[in-house]
Amino acid sequence: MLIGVSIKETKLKTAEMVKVLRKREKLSQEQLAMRLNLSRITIKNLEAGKNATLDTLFKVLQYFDLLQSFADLVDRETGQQDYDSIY
Amino acid sequence: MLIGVSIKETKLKTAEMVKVLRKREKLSQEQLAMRLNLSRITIKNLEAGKNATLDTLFKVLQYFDLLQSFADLVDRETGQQDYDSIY
DNA sequence: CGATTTTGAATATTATATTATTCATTTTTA
DNA sequence: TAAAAATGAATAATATAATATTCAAAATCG
Repeated sequence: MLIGVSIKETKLKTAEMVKVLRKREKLSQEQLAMRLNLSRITIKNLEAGKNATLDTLFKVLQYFDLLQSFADLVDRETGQQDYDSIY
Repeated sequence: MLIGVSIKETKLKTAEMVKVLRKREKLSQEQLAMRLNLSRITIKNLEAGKNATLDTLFKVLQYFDLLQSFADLVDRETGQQDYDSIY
């Protein structure tokens, strides 16, 4: 028997990912926020695992080249799969 | 040269996916909303490509057994990869 | 076809995500 | 180690996501 990840866990994982990817590119919360037209507080809350909007999540995914991966995951379910995506 | 998907496109893809998966299980918007402790309006807006919250998205992903896939995508970036996930 | 169910849409209200500002603490770096 | 930069956290204000209600149109079904 295998239990999947919870919503809270997923938010914390997402939070950790943002922090890791941001530090990997040596950006401060302020710098990342500016590039995404968000406030530093929004980035800080996202990295703290707080709830957020799809716009905020997708801006981050797009910046770190993960938006296409998410879109692929979505497409796989609807039968769109155009497969040859590089991202 | 390859341009990735846009944020608006991703929201529309997500919207379409929710509608497809919901109909696949022969659920009305109302029934799905009740199972996720959301209002029908929230489901309707999500299926219309409107902005939403992570909680709403994750509830839907969890219901359709896609939350673990998203978590895996996230883990891959942070170096957590415990790989053997079934979902 | 007629009846029922489902869906889209509008309004108004509530809950909360986003923001600006400020300050204390921590981390970085010179 | 001292100075500077970055972060966490609190408050208050604004924007907007979520909700309840209602109604018309569309889809589904007997």
